[in-house]
Amino acid sequence: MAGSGQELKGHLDVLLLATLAAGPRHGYAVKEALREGSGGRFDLPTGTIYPALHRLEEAGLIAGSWSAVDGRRRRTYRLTVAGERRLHADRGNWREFATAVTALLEPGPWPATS
Amino acid sequence: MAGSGQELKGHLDVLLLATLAAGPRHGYAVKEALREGSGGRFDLPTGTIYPALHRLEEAGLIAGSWSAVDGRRRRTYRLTVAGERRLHADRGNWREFATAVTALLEPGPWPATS
DNA sequence: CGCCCATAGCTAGTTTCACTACCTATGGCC
DNA sequence: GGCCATAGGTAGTGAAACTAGCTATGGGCG
Repeated sequence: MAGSGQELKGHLDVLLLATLAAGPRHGYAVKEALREGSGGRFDLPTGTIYPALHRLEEAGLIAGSWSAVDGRRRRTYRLTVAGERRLHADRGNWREFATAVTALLEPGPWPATS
Repeated sequence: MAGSGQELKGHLDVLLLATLAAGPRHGYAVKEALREGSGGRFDLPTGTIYPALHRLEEAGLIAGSWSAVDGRRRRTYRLTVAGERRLHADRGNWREFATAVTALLEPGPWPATS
């Protein structure tokens, strides 16, 4: 569902980095991996994927290089060392975040109402 | 830590609704409940909390009413029926989302690299 | 008394970021 | 030729959380 909407906000970068952790991919392959790996839940438009990859590249977390396959230009990205560090940190951060939100969503843990 | 940053993006509303599920609270109490309930992880500025509550009220998910305590004006919010429905739906959605992200972050699940 | 802090509410303006909606191009299929 | 899948891209929009301020009360402290 395209409705995956903006809930990804702030968490897209980790997912992209994680996609590349298994080995270099070109942008379109990243998009497909994300879609298949999530059972169709994260079927993001290219207008989301490409700008995000550009951001990550500019931040030095991934590195892209052009290649040509059958007259098709491809930009293949790989994780940099900084990207690996970031991925590691972000994984931990996600676990903390998810644990906190999940705990808060369970009915009852709130301090007294008044 | 203020570093809770923008990772909340898109998930703040559920947390606010969940805070009110335990009973009516005024805005500042919501902020405090969120902070304490998360072990300090979600210590959000009032400039985040109040506009969010206004949004939720405008959306009909919560209802606010003024009262005065010791010359202090307080706006107390409670969940509406629509708000309860939304909270229920959003809880399910969060679980799905969190499961998907967590699965993707584990090394290995990706389809073949090439 | 003057000052700051905690409580309680609010707003204006900025920034970030995913989105919609487009565009270019190749190769295969009908 | 027309269309789809693959592969890359940009411009502009909009939502939402942020920064940085504001008003106000009451209590504690020097």
